[in-house]
Amino acid sequence: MLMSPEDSVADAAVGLFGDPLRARIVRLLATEQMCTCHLIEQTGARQTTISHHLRLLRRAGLVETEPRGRYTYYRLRPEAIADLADGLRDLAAQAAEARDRYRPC
Amino acid sequence: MLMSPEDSVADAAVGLFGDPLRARIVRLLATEQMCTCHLIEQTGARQTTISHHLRLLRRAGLVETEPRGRYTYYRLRPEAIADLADGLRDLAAQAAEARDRYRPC
DNA sequence: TGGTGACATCGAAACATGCTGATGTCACCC
DNA sequence: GGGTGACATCAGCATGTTTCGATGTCACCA
Repeated sequence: MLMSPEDSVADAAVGLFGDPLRARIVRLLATEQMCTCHLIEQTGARQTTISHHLRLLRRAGLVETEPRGRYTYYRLRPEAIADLADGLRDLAAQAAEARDRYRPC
Repeated sequence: MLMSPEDSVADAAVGLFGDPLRARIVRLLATEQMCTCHLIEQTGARQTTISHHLRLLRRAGLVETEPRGRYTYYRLRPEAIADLADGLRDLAAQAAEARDRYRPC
């Protein structure tokens, strides 16, 4: 099995969905792009907290920013999410094939 | 922060991919089913550590067990992983649609 | 039936992560 | 130019997670 470095990057990116607030942010951004203040009022979280999660999502490449005047708009990068989905689909296919294969002890 | 139950379950499950050792275990199980001892020798991790991660994966429904004599075989549940992949694919589609929609401040 | 080997469970310690208040930067408007 | 509001960064803490050694259970075999 191939374990290229990108795989671990992908895993870390998928892992980001694990936090409830981050998952909430992703879902909100999936409906329309928003600036930080919208995310704050939608989630009720503090500004610094939102900003922190957005940084993680940005670093993982799941989200991109567009500064617009004094506001900063955030939107999801559908390609990145589609990549993760593809990775998981491949994994599922591989797992389905491996179901009946087993290694004796 | 309210989230529908299904959402949090799926997110938590995807989140499990975040840990490197767990991701490694999942990848190994994607090639063939294995008992704990195989996973131990492949990863170099301790038996208790492996056992702990397998429990998390099992609780999330990503993995199922089959006790066979004194060994316990583990295998992935391809349907579960395919479900996650589908969820991500839908999210990507939704995000693609939302790209040009934005909420003025 | 007693020994051994596979696996699960249980704290405790090490470690990572999320949240917060304080503070910095920068665009905008008076 | 000074005030304000949007957002980023930082350092500390609180909390959760990973890992570990010790221990328990259970199947197998001599």
